Amino acid sequence: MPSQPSDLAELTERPGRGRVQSVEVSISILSALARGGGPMSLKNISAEVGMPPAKVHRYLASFVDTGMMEQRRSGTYDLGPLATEIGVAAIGRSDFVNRAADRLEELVDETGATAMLSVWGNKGPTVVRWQRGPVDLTTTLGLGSVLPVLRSATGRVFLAFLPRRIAAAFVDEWLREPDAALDRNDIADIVETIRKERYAWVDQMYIPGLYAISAPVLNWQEEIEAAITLISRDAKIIDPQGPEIASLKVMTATTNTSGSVAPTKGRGV
Amino acid sequence: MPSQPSDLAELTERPGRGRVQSVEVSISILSALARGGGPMSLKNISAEVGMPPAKVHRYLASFVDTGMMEQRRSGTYDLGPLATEIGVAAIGRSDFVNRAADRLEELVDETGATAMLSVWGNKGPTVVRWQRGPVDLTTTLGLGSVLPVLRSATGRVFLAFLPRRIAAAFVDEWLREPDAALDRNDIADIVETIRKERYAWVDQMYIPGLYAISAPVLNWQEEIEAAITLISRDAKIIDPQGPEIASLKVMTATTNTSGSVAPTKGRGV
DNA sequence: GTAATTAATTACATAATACGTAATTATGTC
DNA sequence: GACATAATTACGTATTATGTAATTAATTAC
Repeated sequence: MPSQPSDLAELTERPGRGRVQSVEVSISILSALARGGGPMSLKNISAEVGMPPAKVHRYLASFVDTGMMEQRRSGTYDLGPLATEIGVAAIGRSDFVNRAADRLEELVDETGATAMLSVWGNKGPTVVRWQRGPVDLTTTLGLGSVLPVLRSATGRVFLAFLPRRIAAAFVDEWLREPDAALDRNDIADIVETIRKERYAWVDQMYIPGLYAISAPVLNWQEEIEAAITLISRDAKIIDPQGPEIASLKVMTATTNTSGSVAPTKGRGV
Repeated sequence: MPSQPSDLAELTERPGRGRVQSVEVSISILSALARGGGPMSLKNISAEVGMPPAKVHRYLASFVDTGMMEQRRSGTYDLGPLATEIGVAAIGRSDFVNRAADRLEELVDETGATAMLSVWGNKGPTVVRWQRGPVDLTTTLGLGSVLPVLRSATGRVFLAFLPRRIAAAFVDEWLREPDAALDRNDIADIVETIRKERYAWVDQMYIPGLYAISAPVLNWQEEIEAAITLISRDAKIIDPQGPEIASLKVMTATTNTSGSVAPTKGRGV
């Protein structure tokens, strides 16, 4: 196999120790076919990946055996049923909203407040799940509602944890309003506090008579994925020492979804 | 490598000539992870496929390098972004999905509702196509969402038309929940009605404020291949006499499947 | 805190397998 | 029916995947 140099010195240093070369080869072939956008001939694929047809053929034959690819009557190759199956599994797992939503019920049970889950839509924080508490809150809020970035607890959480570039645009817009109740320094303070405390609260600011606390669901890179918010008529939920804030923080901290990791040494990281 | 016997006679006869063994090994590992329904530990995977951990580890390391898998902080492995990419490509090439997807547009035009196409993944009905209607619904649903089996119209359609063995598992799980709103008889009634009427509907049950109707796409053997679902804020879509249900039923009844092609000898078949 | 246990990762020598080259077979064209 | 092109198979050699076992990291018990 003509590949890496074979000096004994370099042998131990060369990248890919403890790997399976054939896997990397096979994945590059598979990717080429996936990127191709349709059935491809052996010749095509082999040109695409820069490997001799005879080599590629052996891989393709194996892929066909496993169901990962299939061969058409014309002799061309395409992705097979197994690829679809794995794909469905993969996209199903990226659906963290469903997972987070399940936990909303627990929160409602624990606190008695109404809970909601929001993600960042293109107009701002958007409510995607709504879990009624025992005390009915008649509000105009509901699924699909877009919350204000500065005047709602949810919005402030996104403000604090979203990439600065995105957050800045909303702050600028706010500051342009004539009756802005906050200036740039106020906002910087608020953001800093939220980053430190890991939650935001709001006091009848957005909707009179309602109190809200909100905490971010962060991924392993400290990027915000969503926010979970508790709403109540009862001012006690904004008590920093209260059980509601504790429950909320525990929940969001344990709802992180993926958490992938770079190369490894030892177990995990 | 302890494997096939090495008699010269059998050597030419043994299966897998002209194949790449590592590919078949790697695919069985990948499949195990996909079937697993979530992140798995090395030990788990190795037990599942019946290979020593050290061997499996080398494959996993390669998969992680390629992006086909990722490793979490906990050290467990899961499907990665490349798996999603390839899977989405595969789904997009399925003739069946494409044919159905084309018709999704017609449905949206006819009814004004939002339409979606779901297939059965290993965790339940999984959304693979999403066709927005004129009225924008901001929901949590989207590509990859896994829908609840009992609380969504889509889920109920699968429940009614999936093989009993598979459906039963989901029903049992549901009944184990303490606050299950339905008992076994209710469910039996629902299933029977859906089988007879050939569609299911749901009334703000899964997502407050949203109404949904769903019908199965069956193949020639009366097995369910997919479900097409209409969603709207407007309650009129669940009217049994309404045009929406009629359109949906006509569409699913006329969306059929086809097949592919078997092993090869020589070029193509 | 430290020891004991379990899981993940790496090392190493050996034999099996993937490789390149080249022959062969199938398909399409005139 | 002959020619050209593409796909598939054959074969010997050297690389690489493998099993065994050591090592490192995390978890649990004490």
